[in-house]
Amino acid sequence: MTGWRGDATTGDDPPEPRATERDWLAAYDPRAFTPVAVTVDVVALTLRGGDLHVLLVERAEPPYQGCWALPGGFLRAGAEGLAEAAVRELAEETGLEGSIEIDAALSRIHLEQLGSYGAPERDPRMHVVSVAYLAFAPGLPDPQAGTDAAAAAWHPVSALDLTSPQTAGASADTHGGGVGGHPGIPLAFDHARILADGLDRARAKIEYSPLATAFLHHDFTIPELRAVYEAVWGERLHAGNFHRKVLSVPGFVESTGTTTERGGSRGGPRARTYHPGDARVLHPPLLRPGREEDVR
Amino acid sequence: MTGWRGDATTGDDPPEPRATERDWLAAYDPRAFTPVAVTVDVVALTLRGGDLHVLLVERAEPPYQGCWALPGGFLRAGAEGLAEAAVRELAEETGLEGSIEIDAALSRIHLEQLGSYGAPERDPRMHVVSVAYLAFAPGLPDPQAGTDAAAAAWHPVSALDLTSPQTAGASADTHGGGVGGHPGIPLAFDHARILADGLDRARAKIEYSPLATAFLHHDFTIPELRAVYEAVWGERLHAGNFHRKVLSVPGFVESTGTTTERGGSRGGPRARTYHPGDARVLHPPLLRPGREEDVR
DNA sequence: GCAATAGTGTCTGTTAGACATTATGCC
DNA sequence: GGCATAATGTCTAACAGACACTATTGC
Repeated sequence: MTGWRGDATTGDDPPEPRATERDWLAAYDPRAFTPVAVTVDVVALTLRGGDLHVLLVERAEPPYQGCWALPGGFLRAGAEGLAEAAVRELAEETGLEGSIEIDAALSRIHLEQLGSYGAPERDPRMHVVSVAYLAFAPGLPDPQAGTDAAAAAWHPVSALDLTSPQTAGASADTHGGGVGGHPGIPLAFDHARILADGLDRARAKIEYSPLATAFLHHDFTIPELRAVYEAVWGERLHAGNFHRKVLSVPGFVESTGTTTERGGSRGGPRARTYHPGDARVLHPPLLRPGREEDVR
Repeated sequence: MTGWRGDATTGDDPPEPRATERDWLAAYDPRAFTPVAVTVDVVALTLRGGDLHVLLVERAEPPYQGCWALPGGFLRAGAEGLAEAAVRELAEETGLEGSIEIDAALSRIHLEQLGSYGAPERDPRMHVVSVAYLAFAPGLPDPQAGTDAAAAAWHPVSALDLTSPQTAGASADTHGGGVGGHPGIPLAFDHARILADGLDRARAKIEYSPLATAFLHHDFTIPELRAVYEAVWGERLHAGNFHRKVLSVPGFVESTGTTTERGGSRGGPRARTYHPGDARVLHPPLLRPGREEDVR
């Protein structure tokens, strides 16, 4: 089972300069020398009931049978790019394709590349390089029964209790040993680390980009936007200062001129509605509070 | 030549749920179904004579014969991780391995993952997914003759005249068509975009991290550190304010208690020397000037 | 009415950046 | 001496965050 490990590349190197080695290798039939698989995994985050959730699928077969894992699958070689594969896997494994309003929700999804994970031993079957993507989605329903989603569900990230952000949040190029075994739900492969990296990215990203609006539907209120920040950052924010700060950032939100139909569930005036502006970055940014202690 | 394109994955899907498809596929011999190659390319940046340089190698064979390209090569399947491969390729293709002081310089190199590029048509030979790494290196000598470096050289990035940062600086998941054909030196494959992404990352990274010190040797002066920022950002900085700002960031630099042997080449007092502190992030950050115009 | 919330006003400590100043060393 | 530079000091406008306040709605 180890015979496939790098024989063609580590065996008999030609005496030519190595700068042309890749060309030399490329002249060969790809099947003969590159036993590496490429998968695409997605960290899909959404807000459900005020809490941050991540989409997981339960593995039905070994390895890691019975473990939950990030949705993903093999790249279709020659037929799709990385981002395409991520969108396809997300739609397939959520079972959230087809209906009109769900397509509308999917079309609002923000997708960005998170990083690649390629330690040789991260998959016991073979050397698998996984390209991870991070997705922000507005509130999506549960994966529908009868499709791939039979073994898929949204999980609140607070219940997952991942390894501490200090260690798990390291850059993607230093993923050595620890496959995540944490108290709550054990994740397959190194998906605990990928998820932790995704959460770190999300928490940092909404500081400098307007992507928090990707968690909301087209029209939203400032308190709803504040709820996104509070859910992602996991801490309460000052309502008044947040409101003024958001409106002071040019291009972050744009007023629709209308208000909500009703006030809050526990009273209060009706909030004005906004939709995302045309800013791609936030100037000035919305910085997380309580970070003045030096992170070393 | 197109027969390898995704036959096994797009052909006859079994009727089982797709959630187990990857397991089903994994039971096969990897060589039989995954004609995808994984390469690792490195955007290696260094400072030479006050200007930012990038390491490029000249391709001796098609495709893109005669073009310059980022150093890189195929991942040795089963034998190394992604970061390992990046270090190996960098050492091999620079020809900068062996000597004591060069090893010391290489050991100070900062390496981080930049992103992955996997459009099906980015390599005319086959579907190649490239994992790009970004490296910050202190001043390195020219690649030595007689090694792989015969066709390798440092190029000032100012002479490359890449496509505008607005378009090229988009996230790594939106690399559709344009392989970079720009006035100066044409780069192979989509390496112009990778390089542009790397430069954007570098310019943003030194705002919030102390990695600018990775361009310098162990002991450096504040004016030398300012020269790094000026070279990477491409604009002059106010010497006095920069000095005070750097010293006000806890853990950024640490005084050595000594000064340089001589003053500047054009006079002035001898500068105090510092070495990198233990901070991993800069609080507060050193923000680029002149960015208050909203970038949309 | 009561409580909770939306939205605005005010104040204060901190900071970024422009500018000035002094000391030092090369030519 | 002339000049460029290292390093520090001073001033001001802007900003973040704490706090207070009013208006509006659900119960």
